[in-house]
Amino acid sequence: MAKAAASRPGESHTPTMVDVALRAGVSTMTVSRALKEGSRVSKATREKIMTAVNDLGYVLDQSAGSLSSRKTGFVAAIVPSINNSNFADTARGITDELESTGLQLLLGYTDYTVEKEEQLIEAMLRRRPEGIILTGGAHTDRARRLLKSAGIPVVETWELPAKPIDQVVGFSNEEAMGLLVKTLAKRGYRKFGYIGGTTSRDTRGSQRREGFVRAIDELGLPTGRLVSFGVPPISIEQGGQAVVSMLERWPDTQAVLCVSDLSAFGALMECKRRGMRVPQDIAIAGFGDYEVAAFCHPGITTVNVDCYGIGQQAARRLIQVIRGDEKRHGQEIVLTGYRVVEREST
Amino acid sequence: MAKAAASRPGESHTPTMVDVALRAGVSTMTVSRALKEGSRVSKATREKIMTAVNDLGYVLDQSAGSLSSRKTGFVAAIVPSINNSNFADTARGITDELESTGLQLLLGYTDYTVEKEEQLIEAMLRRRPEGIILTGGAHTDRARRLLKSAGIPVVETWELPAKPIDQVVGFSNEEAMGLLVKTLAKRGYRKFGYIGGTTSRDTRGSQRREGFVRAIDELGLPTGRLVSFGVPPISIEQGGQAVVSMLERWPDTQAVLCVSDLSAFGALMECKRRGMRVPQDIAIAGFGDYEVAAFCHPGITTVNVDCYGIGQQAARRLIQVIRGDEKRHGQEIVLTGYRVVEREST
DNA sequence: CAAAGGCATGTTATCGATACCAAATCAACA
DNA sequence: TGTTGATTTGGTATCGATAACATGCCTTTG
Repeated sequence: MAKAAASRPGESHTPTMVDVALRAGVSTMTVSRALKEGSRVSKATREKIMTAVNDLGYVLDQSAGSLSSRKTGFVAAIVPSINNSNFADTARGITDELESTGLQLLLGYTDYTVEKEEQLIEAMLRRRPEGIILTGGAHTDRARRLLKSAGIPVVETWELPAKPIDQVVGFSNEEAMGLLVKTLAKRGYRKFGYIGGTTSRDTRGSQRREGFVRAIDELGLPTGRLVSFGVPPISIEQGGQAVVSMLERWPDTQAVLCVSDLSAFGALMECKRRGMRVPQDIAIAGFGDYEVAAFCHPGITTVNVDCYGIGQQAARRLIQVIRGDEKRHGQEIVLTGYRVVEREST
Repeated sequence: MAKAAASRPGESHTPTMVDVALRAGVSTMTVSRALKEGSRVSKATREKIMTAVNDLGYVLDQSAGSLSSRKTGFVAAIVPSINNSNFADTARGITDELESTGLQLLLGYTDYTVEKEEQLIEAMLRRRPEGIILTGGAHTDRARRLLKSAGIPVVETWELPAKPIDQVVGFSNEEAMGLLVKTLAKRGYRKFGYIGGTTSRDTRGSQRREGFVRAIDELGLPTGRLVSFGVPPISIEQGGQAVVSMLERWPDTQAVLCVSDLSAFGALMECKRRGMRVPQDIAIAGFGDYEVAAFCHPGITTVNVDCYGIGQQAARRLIQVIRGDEKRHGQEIVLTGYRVVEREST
């Protein structure tokens, strides 16, 4: 039977598949098939349908489609911040990897709090994503429960959680920072300082600090030079303020390691502003290998992390699990690489 | 009648509203009301329902809900790149503004091409967003047609399109760059050079260049010092290479204006690397007021744009139009401010 | 030439929620 | 105590598409 909408051609409304079907003289099922690639529809019919689609300006309604096919075509990803270029790179890696699959990304950011993460997870699960990518391994209990009962693959990234939920794509922030310390110690530096944020909101930041402390301990170097400044993620400006505070308390510090390149850059610029020579008077290193670290003068020694690759691999892993639906793959931990990049600042 | 799913309690499946209704001993309609704030359900009933919801770990299925309510709760936003901190700020402005309304953001990026924009627009329209925010005023014809027939409010941002589709929240890139030229000219600079990308993909970049050329003309200053380097958006590194090329061709250039702060930063660092004094030997200015411009040494003179505010206001405008559904507001153009920020690099 | 099989297309029954209207319950008051 | 009006709850149809199955046509082959 003709739908009311179709029988009132004068009325302007968003066309549905029924309108297309009527116009092309076929059934909605045939239209549905014609619009989904990989299904067999005769060339002539397909052309008729495409003409109708163009004439009407019809656009498929995926909300309706996913209700009956039980596949939404969504993948959710939650990052601490999209203003941080590291996570923006990860988001881009995810999107690029998803592009060819027809999956669409639902992106949200937590501002580094697990409470907001929980809210986001719930909001996104309402959209029935086919998989979800998280940053880090710290989540509220309720968030864990929601994820468990959602029955979809979960990938935690950017860390190696002690108690992973499902899949993991990341690296040890502790070890990475430790490697940086050791690399610089080998170069002769002995009095190391560390600059980071004030709270543990940023779990990756905390892990880096732990890695720093542990490495210093292991090497038997002077300990205790830790400056906490600002709520994570700390900014360029706060990096500058922190290094001032560091030099006031421990004027003989030889090398300052920062939780991120942004704070390292701030520290570097502040030192230059004060007429200090870097690295002769003080060496500075960061973490993350932001573009700015490579091209500022002097270039900043840092730890390069494959941000884009983390996103790519997380998405890839997710797709594998989604595709291989039945024989649900077991948990897997993908280690992504990191490497110390030595530049002129040390 | 009891659904099959509900009658097989042993089977693990994602619970639906029917499951909740059965467990709470009410109808699905009442469950639906209890989960939607602002509807009247007695306290006792609501508690029973909430208990059932928690016991089952039920999460509302919004795809199903939006099909019947004809409201998806989505807003789409398309930006050139999420790795660019200016657009990331805009995205954050949008998200923050949407948060209290319960609308969710569908974010996509075009990599600065209208073709990818067209694809994205179509992909997003399939999700039936209630409104859409675009960057710039350059779109393919098909994209314009799709947007028109979608019948949803559209906000174009970051520019003042000659032929707006609907709403606009932006500023004149041409005028903004012109203001920068005039400000520096007043300070005595006369030989200006301009650094930008090679193609017109980045329409805002093109407009800035035009603004530069026009201002130079109007002031009767030496013209022609234009260096195009790299595919937009040009990077820090390319800014450095471009300034080298500029100085080779026009060694007496006094002030170099760059399409963005990133290229300006690259130019600045390259000059310092070559032992030039900034601004004594050469002045450098950028556009966008990125964080790096404020805190590098010397600080970079630039044009501050209210990126976050653009996002906020675009979202706000969209919400107004969506809310005031019937009496569809007319087209409106919201001008966002910009201002020249003078720092030590000029 | 009839049977078998492949391909194109149609029919019907959902997917999970909400809109709309009807019914039931409750409180208040004459 | 019966009536009125407000509030809470339920029944049913429907949103727009697709899965699953059914049908019909055409080609192939013994």
